[in-house]
Amino acid sequence: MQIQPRGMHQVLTRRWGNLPGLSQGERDLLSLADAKHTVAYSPGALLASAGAVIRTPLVIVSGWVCIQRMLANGRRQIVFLFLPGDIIGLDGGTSLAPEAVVALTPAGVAPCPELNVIHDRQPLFGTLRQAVSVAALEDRQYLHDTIIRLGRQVAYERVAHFLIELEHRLQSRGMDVTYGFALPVTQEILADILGMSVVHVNRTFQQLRRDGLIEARAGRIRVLDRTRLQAAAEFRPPVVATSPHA
Amino acid sequence: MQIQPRGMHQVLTRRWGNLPGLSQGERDLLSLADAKHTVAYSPGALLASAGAVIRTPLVIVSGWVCIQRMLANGRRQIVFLFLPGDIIGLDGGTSLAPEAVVALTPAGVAPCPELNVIHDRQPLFGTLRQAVSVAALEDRQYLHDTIIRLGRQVAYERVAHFLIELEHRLQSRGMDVTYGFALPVTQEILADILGMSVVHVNRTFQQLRRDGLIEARAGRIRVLDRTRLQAAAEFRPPVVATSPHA
DNA sequence: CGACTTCTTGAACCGAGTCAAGAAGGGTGG
DNA sequence: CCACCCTTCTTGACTCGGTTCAAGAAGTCG
Repeated sequence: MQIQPRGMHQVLTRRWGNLPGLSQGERDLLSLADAKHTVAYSPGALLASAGAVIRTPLVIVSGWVCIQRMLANGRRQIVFLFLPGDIIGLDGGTSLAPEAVVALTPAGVAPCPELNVIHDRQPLFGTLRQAVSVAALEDRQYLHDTIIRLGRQVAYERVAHFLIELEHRLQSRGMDVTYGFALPVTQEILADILGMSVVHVNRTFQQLRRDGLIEARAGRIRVLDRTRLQAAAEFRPPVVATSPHA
Repeated sequence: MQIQPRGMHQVLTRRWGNLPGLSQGERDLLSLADAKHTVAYSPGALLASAGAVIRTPLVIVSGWVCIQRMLANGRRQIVFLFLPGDIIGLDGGTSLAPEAVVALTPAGVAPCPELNVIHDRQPLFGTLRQAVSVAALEDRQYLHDTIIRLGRQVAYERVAHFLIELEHRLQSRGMDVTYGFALPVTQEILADILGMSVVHVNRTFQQLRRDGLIEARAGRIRVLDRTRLQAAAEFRPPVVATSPHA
């Protein structure tokens, strides 16, 4: 773990900088958070061990981070995936029970106490607070999607669903995905996300490739036939309607 | 749907009435909420359709209610289960995207605007507010547990895990489970909770019975060998450590 | 250029799904 | 109170999606 004194990532500004109705103070807060020092983790590094409490929201600046749980026999399930621009511990003071937060790739993470919504004397309000609440709801929606995937979809649908969701999430963080996007993890990690064996992940990806739905090589994915991929996935992007009084 | 003018359920008082540090005002609020009129739903009834927004928290007074999602081919996955004493829409103004809220058994539900935590001018504070936040975190923890179950556990473990979790949840709502507890749903519903086929749910329950882990008859479950059941389940009760500044 | 990790492929196996049909409940009306 | 119907449960036989095991190929890094 090593601290890097740079503030060039801009993930929060890229995510929320263009929100309509953002005040100057809120814009400043985003810049402030984006300028925070970043802690670097290497793949496999523990950001928070099982049972730890996350008191300060952590902004993912780069890389993939996850919440994972180990079972007997060395089985592992990745419960939630954090991508650059995502925030760990939005709900403030969350205990993680038996789950650990682990870096899946080299990752940069910036602690941002300012983003704590549940905090008693709340520094967040207005448009930005609403955005953070929506982000938390979206995250919960992705948990639901994961349950659908694991509970009622077969391997082919599962992978399709995951890829579509991934593309959607990256895009909503301001990333250009028209020429594909990076999939910077091993098939073993994908297996632990998708609840399948490594071998079958491999075979399913090949099937999707042979069917002409995607192009996959060198850690990158490109969607070739979005219509059919979306049909196989039955993916519906999370629609978070905001409460009128929020 | 029919409104019943009775306030004898006391689910909230039973759940939180004994919280240490509860003020008289908070105790009054609980009684007030418990005295609310209850809306009765029959099995299969829709409490909120897919895409609807839940603006007012709904307290489950009796029966089982769930968040479910339908897929093509008539497949269904139950994403979350609400038991008596649980509250729907704690996060305030949640859109449900493609999921619907449905009654699984005859159910009584009471709308309680007072319990809205995220609401802008917050009526909730202090001990009770903290309790509601913890409840929301616990609910999220159950989502995580569901992901573990569906992603990395085989049928036998899945059923064991579900039963232990259920017993734990009922107990934490002040229900006496020493002589077993009710399982008021069909095996088809269990299948949609557990992500398996009806036939296999049936066979797995029988296996658990033959192994002497549980006793199951007439819609009731009794845990006979908690040690072995817990071992099979790898269940760990949600430990929600509260943030010190909350 | 090794040495290690990751990917790929084949073959055998098995957990769980599907299909089908009969048994057991549970409610309703005669 | 019984007969009937419909839902739910149970069981057997077959099928299949996915895992496991194993070994070779392709990357990747020092």
